[in-house]
Parts: sequence; C-alpha cells; structure tokens
Amino acid sequence: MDAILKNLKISINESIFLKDPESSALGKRIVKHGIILINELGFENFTFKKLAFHIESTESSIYRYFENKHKFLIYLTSWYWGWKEYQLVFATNNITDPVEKLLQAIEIATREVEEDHSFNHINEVILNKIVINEYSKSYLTKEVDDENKEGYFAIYKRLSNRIKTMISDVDPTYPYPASLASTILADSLHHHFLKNHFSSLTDCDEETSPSHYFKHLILNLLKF
Amino acid sequence: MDAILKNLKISINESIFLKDPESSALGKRIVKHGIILINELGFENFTFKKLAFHIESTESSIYRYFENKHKFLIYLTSWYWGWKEYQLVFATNNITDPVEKLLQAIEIATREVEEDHSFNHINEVILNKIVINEYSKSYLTKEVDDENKEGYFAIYKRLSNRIKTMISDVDPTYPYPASLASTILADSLHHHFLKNHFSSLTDCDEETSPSHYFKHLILNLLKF
DNA sequence: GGCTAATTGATAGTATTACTATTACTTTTG
DNA sequence: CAAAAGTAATAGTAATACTATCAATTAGCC
Repeated sequence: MDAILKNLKISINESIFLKDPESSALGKRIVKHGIILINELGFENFTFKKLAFHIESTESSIYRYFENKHKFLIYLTSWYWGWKEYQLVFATNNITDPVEKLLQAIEIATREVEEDHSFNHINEVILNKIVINEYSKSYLTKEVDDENKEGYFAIYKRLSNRIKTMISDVDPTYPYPASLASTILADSLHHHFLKNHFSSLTDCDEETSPSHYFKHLILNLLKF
Repeated sequence: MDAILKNLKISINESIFLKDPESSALGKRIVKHGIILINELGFENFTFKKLAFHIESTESSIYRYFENKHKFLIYLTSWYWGWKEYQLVFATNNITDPVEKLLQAIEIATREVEEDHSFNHINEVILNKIVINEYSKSYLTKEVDDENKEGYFAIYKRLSNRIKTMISDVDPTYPYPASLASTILADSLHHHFLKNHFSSLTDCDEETSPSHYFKHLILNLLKF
C-alpha cells in the first residue's frame, strides 16, 4: 500500500486554496510546518505570522496560498479525510464478506494513526492529532452552509457515505445507517480526545481503543 | 417542575467568573444578551465590545464579570448542563424500572429544547443552539487540562456519570458504559448539528429526532 | 545565455481584537 | 448622609488579520 500511496495525490477542491501548495517547494513547506505548528500551539494561537517566521518566509507569501487560517485548516483536514478514504477503499476492496468488510472499515476509520509512513511532506501522525483537536472547528461556523455548498466538506461526506453503505450491506433493516456512520467517524475522534483529556468519560485507555468500542457496538447492534 | 426551577439557582464554579453575574442587574443583562448575540454572530465573531454596545454598557464593565469570552462560554455552557442535570434528576428520580429510567434520561439529554420556559433571564432555547454550535470549542483548547483540573467541566462530567450509572443499572455486563454515556451526550449535539447543516449525514429529520436514534441504539445494544 | 513571466521577499499600513488602567460618577446600604 | 460598591467614560497597548506596493529572485523557454 505504501508504494502506491507514495505516488498518490489527494485531490482537493480548488476553491479551498488560492494556489495549490503541492505545486511549489514553498507551498509544501507551508503545509508541512503548518501541521507541526498548529499541533504545537493549537489552532487559536496559530497565526500565519508565526508560521512565516518558522519557515523563514513572510506572511504575504503564505497569504498567496491560503486566504486565511480557516481555509488552511479546511485544506489540511480535507487532505486527511482523502487519505483515510484511500486507505479504507484499498483495505476493504477485496473483502467479500460484508461483516468483515465493515469491521475493517471501522478499524481504518477509528484507529489512531500510529506509524509515520512519511511518504511525503505530510506527517500523518501529527495531522491525525490536529483532526482530533481541531476538525470540528472547521464546520462549527456561521459560514458552514455556504462552504458546504462550495463542496468544502465533500470528501468527508463521501467517506461517511461509504461506511453508511457498508452498514446497510450488513443489515438492510437497520433504520439509521447514515447516522451510525456519522457517529462512528465523529465520535471516534471525540473518544480519542476523551482518552487523552477526560479519561473518566470513557472506557477507552491504553488497552481498550475506540476501535474496540465501535466494533463491539456494530456487532451487537446490527442483525446479520 | 417549572415552579421549582423558577426558584432554582444553578451553582457554577466560582473561578469561572470574576464576579457572579447573577448578583446584579448588569450581570444578568450581560448573560441574557450575550446568549442572544453569540447565537446571532457565532462565537468567533462575538466580542465584548459588540455586547457592550448591545446592552448600552462598556467593555470594561463586562470585563469585571468575565476574564474573556472563552470563560464566558464556559459559564454559559456550564449553566446549560447544570440545568439539564436538574431536569434529568427530576424527571427520573421516581422511576423504578431501570429501562424506563434510562430511556427517560436519554429523552431529556438528547431532545432539542423546544419550549421557552423563560423562568429567568436565560433563554434556554437559544442557549441550546449555542451549546450545539459552540460547546466543543470550550474544551478543544490547549488549556483543557488545566481548566479541567480547576473543575470547569465538572457539571458535564457529573451528568455523563449519571447516565453511565443508569446504563450499568440496565445491563451490568455492558463493557463500555462511560463511553456510551459520552456518545449519547456529545453525539446527540452533533446530530442536531447534522440535521441542520449536513442532512445527508444523518437519518434524523423533522419526524425522526436524535432521541429516536439513541433510544433505538440503547434498546438494541443493551441486554436486559 | 539572455529575456520574460512568475514567484517570493521586504516593508508598510489599516482596522479590529483583546485586553489593562485610571478616574469620575452614580447607586446602594448601614 | 457618608462610605463603599458598582458602573461609565476614556485612553492606551500589543497582537491579529489582513491588504498593498514594489523590489529581488527564480524558472521556463527560445
């Protein structure tokens, strides 16, 4: 899988950026160090000025790639979900048993990114932390409906829809497949956060992962 | 219930505010119109300067009550969860059947606030919208561990714990009661958001509410 | 190798945000 | 009616979130 992913470009809605960061060395530096810096400072404390200092460039250069830090976050999280989607499709494509297929999809969707494949300028382990801590801020805004119409969240929606279909393939009588797919995707991020900061609110810990919880849920909720 | 709640004061950790907003007319105006304004503008666009203009007071007066808008959000959401907790305890206290008790708790925890009791200066319907749109921003920060230690999220944790206990009372063998309680609380907020902005990601709509989804989940997941 | 266009850097500037400080005025309460 | 508490008015600062302009550098191409 690694080899294929190395040559892969996640395609992201062009209106999210002003200039494709994949198209230049500076663009890649912005993305690479942007990920590191958002993770370090948190999204609220992150600024383009600080990032410019980090990569020894200027604010105005960064503004040529992204309108503002909000769009930058949308870009990063879109890339993440695109990457997850590839992994999921790749890992489930040749599984014929619907239950096995769904379980494998849940494994991919809910597990913490542990290894660093480092196949390009993006560190997925750190990006995963950003998604856990910051993803919801990308859509919990007053502009969400406009941005949704522009297709900013298309990749996530497509991924959620794939899981929905797999749920219905396992149990066509289950009445809430779309909701359950959303719960798995969004709530697994939340559970990773709880594990790290509110351990009393979850049964997940070092041994028991959110993946265990969600697989158990699926296996006991769906009839097959 | 209304009559009792009218005379009720939700007690909130004193380090969240500088001066208790319940203790003066200005404090109550800050809270009342703060709720309205955050709902209108969204938390990012909300400032104390705008609120001061709205209530025909000054920024400096508001800063005497709350250190910053983040603490203000924590205050409002703490109040909300305290209010929910009272409703939940009140509505479930005299139910002896554990399944009925849990279902009633889920009803309270996951339903949209529809009526305006207006028993005080706080409009719970609008506050509920704020919680749906902004609650996660109150803990998805770099300061979460410090603030958690200070007890800023104590009410929410207590509420989650009550639901956890009810889950275990229904099915002592269920291995993830804390996680499931968290899922119900956090993911129901998320589903209200999806219903309003990403309808393709949920099966909830005008007829089917998040409450239906979560009750169905509980009834099919727990063994009793 | 030189020309042109595109890209990046350097600098400056603006409006707004997120506060802090001080002083003066106005209520409330004892 | 005096003291204390609460509130308003004003001013000021550092940082943020940009925009604009022009100069310097680099890249693509004949």
